[in-house]
Amino acid sequence: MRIATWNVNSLAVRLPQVLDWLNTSPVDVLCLQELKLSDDKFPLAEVQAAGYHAAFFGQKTYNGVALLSRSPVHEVVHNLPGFADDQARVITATVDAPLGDVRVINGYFVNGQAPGSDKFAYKMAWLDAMQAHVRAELARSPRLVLLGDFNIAPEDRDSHDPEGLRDTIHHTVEERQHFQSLLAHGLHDAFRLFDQPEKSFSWWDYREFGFRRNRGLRIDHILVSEALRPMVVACDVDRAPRKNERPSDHAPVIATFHVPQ
DNA sequence: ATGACGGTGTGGCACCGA
Repeated sequence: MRIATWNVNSLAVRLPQVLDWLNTSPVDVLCLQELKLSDDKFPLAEVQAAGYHAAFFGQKTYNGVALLSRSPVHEVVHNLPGFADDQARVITATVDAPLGDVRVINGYFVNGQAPGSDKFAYKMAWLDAMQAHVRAELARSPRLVLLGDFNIAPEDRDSHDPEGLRDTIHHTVEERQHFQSLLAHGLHDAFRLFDQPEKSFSWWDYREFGFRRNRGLRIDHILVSEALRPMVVACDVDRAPRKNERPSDHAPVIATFHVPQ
């Protein structure tokens, strides 16, 4: 079984690439971020024709998340309970996975712009609410995956320039402490369960040939709960879609689970 | 260097992302 996350930076623009990718990489669950479209514009017919169920939570222009699944999706929750937010950033749902029900939290974490800004304060408050959400979900659903665009580079090795970018957005101590707090709930960074090449990233700046020069960040993550950890057999970034004409600035990240007999 | 690049909106550019 495979679960993937991909920030598509406009599903209206990227839908053909998403459908192509699902053809060549038929994952069981695909979580999308930055749809940038309202729910009435969600391409449900195309997604269903590709063989997927879908839960989606969008808005015009910004944000928006969706969960595509080969098997039915239920118990869908929008955004973070108790945290009033006019931005569509989280969708939580249960999927009937081949290895049993799995609770999936798909998040488009706040960018935060710059430390000290209003947007950074919003990022911190949002992260507090996400911590509470994860705690509550984990208490009810031990088999849990938290994935998406975290907008946090957890460690220096997750940045192309950790010295030059020290204490800038994605690299601050506060953001990294939040990432560690998520791990402290008993979640594991699936990517780091395995040996990985140095300078492995999931996002590259559109400008200045960022991808060609591998000037990127690893900010898209798949965290798995303790109960699921023994089943994870691989986690990789698929850089191929970043080579498309008119690509998203993010590449998909895929976690592969072994289903016990 | 507040710029590059790319997406969106109702625009002739500004705002936002990361």
